Amino acid sequence: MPDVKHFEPDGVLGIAELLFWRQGVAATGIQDVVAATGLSRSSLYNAFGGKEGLYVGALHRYVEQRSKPMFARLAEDRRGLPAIEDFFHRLVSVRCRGKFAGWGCLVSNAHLENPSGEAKAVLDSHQAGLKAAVQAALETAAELKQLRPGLDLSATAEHLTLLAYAINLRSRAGASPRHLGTAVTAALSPLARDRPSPRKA
Amino acid sequence: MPDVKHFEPDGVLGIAELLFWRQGVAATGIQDVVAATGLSRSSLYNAFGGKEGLYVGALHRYVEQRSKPMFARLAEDRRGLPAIEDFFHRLVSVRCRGKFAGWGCLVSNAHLENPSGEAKAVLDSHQAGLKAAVQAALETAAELKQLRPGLDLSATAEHLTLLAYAINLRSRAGASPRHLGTAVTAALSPLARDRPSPRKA
DNA sequence: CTTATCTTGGAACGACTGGTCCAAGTTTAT
DNA sequence: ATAAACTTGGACCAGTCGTTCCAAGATAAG
Repeated sequence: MPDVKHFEPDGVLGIAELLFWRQGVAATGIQDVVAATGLSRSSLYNAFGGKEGLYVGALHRYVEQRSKPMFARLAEDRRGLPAIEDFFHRLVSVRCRGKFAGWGCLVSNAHLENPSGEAKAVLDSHQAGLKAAVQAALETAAELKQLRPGLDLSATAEHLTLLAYAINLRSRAGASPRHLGTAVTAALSPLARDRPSPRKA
Repeated sequence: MPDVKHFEPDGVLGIAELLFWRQGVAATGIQDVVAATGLSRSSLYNAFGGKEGLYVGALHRYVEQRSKPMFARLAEDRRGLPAIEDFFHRLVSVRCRGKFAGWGCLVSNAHLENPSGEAKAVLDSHQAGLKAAVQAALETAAELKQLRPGLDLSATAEHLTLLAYAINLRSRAGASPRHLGTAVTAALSPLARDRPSPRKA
């Protein structure tokens, strides 16, 4: 008997996601979402409960559709160190070039938005997911004898996870992909087994 | 002939700095500053021009009084790698313990506040100042033969600067000082010259 | 003390905030 | 066609935003 929703909730979340991502939550009003989606306030409040629900929904969507695929790709890439390098250079590229350049990462950005309990849980799970993926790749690299002996893989994964967050952060201030890329190289190359000599100046 | 100001501008900036730092700019209203300082709107607008002026003033104050002393201490510490370790562990401690625990860093936080041109300039100068200090300490470490040969000091300084920003960011989500500390160790220990064997598990 | 100049408190501004509400419209099952 | 269940548009709410303005107060030079 009931009427049925006249829109796709996920599509609306996708639009809200872009707004929150680019402008931040505090700077994005419900009115912005109304204008961008063409829906009315009623429909939004009926479907998502309010701004917080909209934000948490967008956050989940971001993690599921944008972060997790990257994590999975990294965790399943069996090449070891090159997989990690690829991950980071892809990350730098997304953050500094193309449509999303200078937007940072919605989850990293959330750290500054005085997140509620529910949102904070997403942050922690995002961090845990990234760390697990990095650690998996490091363990592959260790099996391939690419790493210096004696490395604490868990701590190193923590370290590289932080590096990713920093890239997200600094990209919002317009950091150049070149600088970020050299920093990534500086972070990764000391992890590798000693080679004859790094021909760099 | 003129009347004279009835308050210390720097003291007011100090109070505004704490508000912006803890709650973020967007979440802090002029009303909050009025309440915290006991001044009236007129005095604030007369002295600082508006919210943006207040924020930029607070940002400058933060850099001068909080960041730069840390940078100088690091740059002038002639111990090399231990100086860098000290800097990071002190940073983790400030971010995770005591009055400012969970506040992050006002400048790091600014990355998410859609900073104006003037504010953005402060961010870049902050980054440059930190990188210069880290690089100076690395050069000292190199002179003391503490570093692996072939290290790109500039790129490594860039890398460690990013690590500091990430610590600031994650501390706002309540990251534990233990995790951050082990990440710091994981970042620094591969930079050191090879020792017999790292007795760690 | 007068006077010119600046500061200060506090009221007021319009614009906008997130959120609520209800009548009207739409859909589905009977 | 009827009726129940739900969605939708749009007006509306009180509250807050950053900002402006002006009369009253404070100050220092003459």
